[in-house]
Amino acid sequence: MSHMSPARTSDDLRAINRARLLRAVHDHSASLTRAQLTELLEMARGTASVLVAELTALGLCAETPAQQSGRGRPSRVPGPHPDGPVAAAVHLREDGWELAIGELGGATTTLGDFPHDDAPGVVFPAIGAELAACRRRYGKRLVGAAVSIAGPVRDGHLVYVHRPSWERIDVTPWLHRTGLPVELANDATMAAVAEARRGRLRGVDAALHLHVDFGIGGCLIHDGKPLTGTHGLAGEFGHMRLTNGHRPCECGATGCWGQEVGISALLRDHGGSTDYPTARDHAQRLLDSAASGDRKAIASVHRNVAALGAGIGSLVNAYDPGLVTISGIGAHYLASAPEALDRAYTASVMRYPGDAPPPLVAAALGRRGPLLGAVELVFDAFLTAEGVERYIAARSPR
Amino acid sequence: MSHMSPARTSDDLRAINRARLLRAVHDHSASLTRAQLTELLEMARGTASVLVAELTALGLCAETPAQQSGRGRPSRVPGPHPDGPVAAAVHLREDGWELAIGELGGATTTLGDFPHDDAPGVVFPAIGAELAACRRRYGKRLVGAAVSIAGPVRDGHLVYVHRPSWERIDVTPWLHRTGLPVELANDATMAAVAEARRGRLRGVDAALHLHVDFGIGGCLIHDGKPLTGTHGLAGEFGHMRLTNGHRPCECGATGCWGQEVGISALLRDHGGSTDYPTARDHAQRLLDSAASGDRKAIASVHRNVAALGAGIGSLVNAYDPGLVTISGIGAHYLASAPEALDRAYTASVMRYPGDAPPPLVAAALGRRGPLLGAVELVFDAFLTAEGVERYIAARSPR
DNA sequence: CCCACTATGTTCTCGGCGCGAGCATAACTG
DNA sequence: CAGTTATGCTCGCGCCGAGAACATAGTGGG
Repeated sequence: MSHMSPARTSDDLRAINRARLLRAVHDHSASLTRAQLTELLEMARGTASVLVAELTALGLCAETPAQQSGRGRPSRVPGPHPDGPVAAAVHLREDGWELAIGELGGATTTLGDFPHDDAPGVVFPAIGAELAACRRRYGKRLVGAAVSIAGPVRDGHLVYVHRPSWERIDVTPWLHRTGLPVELANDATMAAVAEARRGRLRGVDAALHLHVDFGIGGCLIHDGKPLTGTHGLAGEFGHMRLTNGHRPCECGATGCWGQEVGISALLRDHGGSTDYPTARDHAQRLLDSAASGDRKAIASVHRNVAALGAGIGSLVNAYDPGLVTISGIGAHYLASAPEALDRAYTASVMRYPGDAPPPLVAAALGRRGPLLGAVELVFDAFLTAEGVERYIAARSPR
Repeated sequence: MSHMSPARTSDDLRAINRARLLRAVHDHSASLTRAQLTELLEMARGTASVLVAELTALGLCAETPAQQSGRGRPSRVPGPHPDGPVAAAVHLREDGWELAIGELGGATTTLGDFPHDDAPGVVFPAIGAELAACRRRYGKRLVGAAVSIAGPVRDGHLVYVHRPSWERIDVTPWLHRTGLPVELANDATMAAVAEARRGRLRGVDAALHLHVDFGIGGCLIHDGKPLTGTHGLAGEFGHMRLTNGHRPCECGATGCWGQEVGISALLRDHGGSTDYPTARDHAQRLLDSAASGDRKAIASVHRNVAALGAGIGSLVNAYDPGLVTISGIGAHYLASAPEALDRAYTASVMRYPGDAPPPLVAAALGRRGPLLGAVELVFDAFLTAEGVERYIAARSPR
């Protein structure tokens, strides 16, 4: 069903090539010279010349001299314009939320880090207010905003909160007043996007990213884009029954993988307190104990690692990813117990004759992933023929 | 990473619109009038006029009078040209293989149904020879071929055969001589594609198709296209550990879902023979017994159904599909034991407040799916700007 | 120190494309 | 049978990218 192919008229051609150029600048972190871009995009030099001149005049990009040049006329590097388009990104964590601004090429600047108390009725209005302030500060330069949230988000605006009890909250009223398109998405999804664009999953056509924290979330990447499902709820791998578990889960099912892997499972297994605010510290101490040889801690960690590896094997069978990245406490396991993880993984993955299963590696961006992915999500919507056209139309007085 | 966007030069524009037009004709089963196509593709009437005239002259499509017309000048319906492009499709089943020819719009004609004895060294040369005959018969009209196989296929040409023992066979030598691009893929993947284009999954942006036969295979559909993974091995949902199984599987892992669901599991549970050639008949008798009230048969079927439903719940949590289609014996379960299936399904799917899980429905195309999907796969490669250009270039003497 | 070399940027002409207005056409309608 | 209506066809127009010719700015060998 691809009759909605991007090009139709000769006008569209210009819009498409504008967007292609900006997209290439962004994807290569504003490091390519104009000559390299011309070759990459298979354009005539004249076309690139006109396009860059136009985009510069419109304030969408700016050229700076290339650092090093060889023989020949020195080329220049198109990059972000000082008054060019920017994206607002928020990462809502359990203890606070960070607001940052990203520009063309992916450079981000943190504008603030605000603590919060867990109440959605307070947090989301605060985020909305801060985004509105951004909007006033940056004006039409601000092309959109995205918020990374540790939890399921439906259709980009309905947040499921399970504390104190499961509830679905529509955040539109608080965020719509910003006058901006604000997209909400799961933090694991965002982290996967960041990893696909600027991390270890770059250039991998089919990949799996897993984030292990209190439970497990993740995202499938296909051609650099996240698979979000019909409502953006995809990636709840922690709510699959992958490891013969029998424990009831707060989602209503039993035996969920997330009950066997992650910080909550680790603390429960070890017998420590799983109280929310301090659980992460307890887990860290447990990991430290294991590192210094505590038998009981080691056993708990290994059970967690085994459940992680076994589940990944099933997921690999289902998706055939070229690479699997892991973040959160899972990245720690990858460093501290690689053999145990690999043993459980290879035992549960299909053994095709003559093939090795895809490697498991630590995510490159770690804690920054959800924020950087949010920036990418905003730019994804902007760096299209329509998005760039709209930006130009909104800024030119007629 | 979308700098490889389809449109670059004004020449490309014509190629793209040609492909868009043919794609629309194909996707709507050659039922739209030229006026409807013009509106659908948002073209100027003049543009459509020129394009259709050109494509007709080149032998890519032919117009026939519309059956019914209202007021106004009667429009005509562009459809397959009597000497237009065709696709060869093969469905390799356990007892035989079918060869068919598909034309623009999706109409297929069976050319032959050949029995075979399970030996890859005999079957694939025979398929290759028959495809070569097709090539001679249709000449350059034949734009490609695809073969649906009940089993994993790596990179479109390596077939995994697990009888008598696991082995990887490269079929390229047998199929390359046809002088055609021949794509091999898993039958469940092909069936999912057919379902997405001409069945129940049409227009569903994220969907899951499951085929329950001896075991379980399936495919995720995203925007009408199958998710094949890095090597085309995705969809082996039957080799996930989804239902707390402990049985060793021939894949090397234990507890695979496919050991609990499907014909093999059903017969094993009931105590009947699972011998290969006659197992399907045994299963059918077992289902008949259950339908006529046999307690023991009913119990076996219900255990199978429960394992099916439970696994689907996990998969739905992971992908957030808008709809799930089921074929094979699973479609039978859907008709004969809908409550049991739904009970197991809803017990294992995440219960989000206020949302209903996606419906489970029987696939529309049934046994024809793998063949029709193969036709679609060939046309997918053909109905692009490049594919159509290549076809035109190959047929025009200069 | 200078000038040939080289890679890149700029300019301009040319062929091609889709748009859209105006006209032609072929049914239906009363 | 003439008015109505939806569609097909023709052609001039504006715009786009290709590509050639020319301009330019550093490099590096002599």
